[in-house]
Amino acid sequence: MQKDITIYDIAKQLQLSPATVSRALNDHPAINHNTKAIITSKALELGYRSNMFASNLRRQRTNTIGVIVPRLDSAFMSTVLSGMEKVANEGNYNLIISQSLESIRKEVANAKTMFDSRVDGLLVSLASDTENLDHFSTFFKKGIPLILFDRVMTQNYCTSIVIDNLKAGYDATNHLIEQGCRRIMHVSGSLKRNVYADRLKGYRLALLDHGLPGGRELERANNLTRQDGLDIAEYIKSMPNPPDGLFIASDFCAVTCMGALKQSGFSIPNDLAVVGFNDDPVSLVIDPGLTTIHYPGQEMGEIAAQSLINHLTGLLRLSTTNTILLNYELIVRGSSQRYS
Amino acid sequence: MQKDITIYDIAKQLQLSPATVSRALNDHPAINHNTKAIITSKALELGYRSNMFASNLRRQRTNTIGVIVPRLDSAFMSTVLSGMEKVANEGNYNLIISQSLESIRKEVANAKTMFDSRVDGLLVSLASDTENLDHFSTFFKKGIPLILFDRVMTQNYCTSIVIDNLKAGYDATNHLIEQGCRRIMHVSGSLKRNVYADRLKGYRLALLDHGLPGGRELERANNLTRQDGLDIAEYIKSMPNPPDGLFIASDFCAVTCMGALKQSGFSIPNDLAVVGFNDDPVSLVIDPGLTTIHYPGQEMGEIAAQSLINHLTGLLRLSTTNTILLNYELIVRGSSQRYS
DNA sequence: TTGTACGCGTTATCAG
DNA sequence: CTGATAACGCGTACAA
Repeated sequence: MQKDITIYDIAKQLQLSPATVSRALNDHPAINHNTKAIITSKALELGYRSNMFASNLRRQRTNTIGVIVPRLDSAFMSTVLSGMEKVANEGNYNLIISQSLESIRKEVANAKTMFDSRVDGLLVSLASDTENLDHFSTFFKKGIPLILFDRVMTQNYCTSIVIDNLKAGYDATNHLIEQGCRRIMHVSGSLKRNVYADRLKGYRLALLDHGLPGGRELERANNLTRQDGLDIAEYIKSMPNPPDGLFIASDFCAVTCMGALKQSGFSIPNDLAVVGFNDDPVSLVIDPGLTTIHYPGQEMGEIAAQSLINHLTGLLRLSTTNTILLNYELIVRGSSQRYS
Repeated sequence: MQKDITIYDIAKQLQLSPATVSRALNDHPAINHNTKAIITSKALELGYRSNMFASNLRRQRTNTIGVIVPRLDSAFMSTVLSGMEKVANEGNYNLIISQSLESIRKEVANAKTMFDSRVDGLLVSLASDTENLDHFSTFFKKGIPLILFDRVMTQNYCTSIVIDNLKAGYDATNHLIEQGCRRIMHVSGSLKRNVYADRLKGYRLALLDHGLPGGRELERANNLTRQDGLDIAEYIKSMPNPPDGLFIASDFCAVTCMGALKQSGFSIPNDLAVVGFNDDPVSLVIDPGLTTIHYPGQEMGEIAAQSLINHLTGLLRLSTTNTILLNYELIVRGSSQRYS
């Protein structure tokens, strides 16, 4: 546990001033090439590493980005995080990651921690019961940029990165209609969240456009867990007039529901055509493969992080009302393909 | 973008010295209850937040834990991280997370970043091609604790948290034998990693104990990806004398392999009984359900983080040669159950 | 129980 | 191009 090397040590050994050393190490233009070379080599020799705290304290910024996600243990989120980590790492930023566990209470606490950690910026995907962005007001006040991704809130303070969930919901439903479905059910999650609310809207709109029946009997909202998938299967089996199309806002839930229905003798896609959402790896595991909406988690993470970094470095000053819309793609697989 | 409140501001307003304020805020015993109350309430009123950098700079520690994992986008890893985040958060530590993407090169870079970020401790699961721990020697030298989890390396410098992969591999194989399999194939990952090498050893041992045939034809090592699962299915179909039992060291790979074999007319478990590893959610999606080894990711993360924190706070000084062994569980599902 | 004064390692300013 | 010096905000030895 020996002492750290500082710029003073280097300065002393080289008979230079600490200031010069500091500048050289930061590649300051106004430093002689020679001395710069001498200093960097000496630094290497002594195993010098810059003290981020001193530097942060002095510069009043941290090169750290805070991330708050609903859950870490989700296939989609982990691809998003993977993308963020990649970009952050390349941009010489650290990531502080925390999860709200779908609870506003924890989200508030996380926000506070992030604030106290003095992150340079924040990337957030909202918990399912978050109603407003008040807990981020401290950030807004201090001009710390906040970018929302995936589960966003249409508000005028911050940039959002999303897909067009309404259109995607429409497309998913429309696809079922094209496959001949006439009675289509939709299962969504917390309607406080844009992702689910919009998909539902898209679903309704598609039905409307084609003069198909909808209504409460055909709409369910739950937490999209495994158990919810099983429950939906039970519900469908109990319906006097069961649907011939099913659009579930999450693959994992869709897949378990499908499994249960298959076991009960439903033929998929003939009795019931199914479409999920997310292109979770499981959609390829089930037989037949699950038709789904693919949207690029990795890319969403990369773009979110990159936008934030660009903003921080002043490369690209995002208007605070900006929304970045990513493309999605309907991936048709066996669970919905009646005519090939 | 107004200026931050410091202890000086509080001190001035209260006609006290900054030292007293600092002590009060840190709950120092030698401070009058009254003044303490006055100070904390004033701090709250002014919206004071401690400056971690100044504090870290002063105290020479960061309350930050570094985590390096092979991949963020893995079901298992994300449960582990979830556990770590929970404990770290409760213990007032921040997590800096990065991924090696299974590459030693990136792992080395990550280690350096962590070192420069002056993390108080490190939690690491090794990349698939890591050969030694030399890139962590800087940590050892400075006495910064390093805990390895899941993919560990038996070395005398640091604590490891694992399950008994050999025994688990043995149990998995033994289960297949009990179900009447006589020709059992095993698919593993990088044999540089304990997790795969040990499972393979367990497999071999079980065969040996029961006088069953093994050998190169029945052992495959790959990256356990989706594609690898499909390849294995092809391989099995091409075998003149195909196996009647299959033990794959990762669920996701097992599940895709199973799917492909089913499509080719294999009856599971009758023609071929299958066992996976990890209890990934997908193991419940496939039909029949995949028999697997469950091991507690969340718990592993919690224990890793807690051990590190205990060590840091001096609550529990782990011997550096310690190994913590977690329990695992064989979960029997339809993919291997021939007799019920 | 409280105050004084210094140093943690950098970087920015100003001067040369 | 380089040097001296003053912060950044906090914690703590020492003094009172």
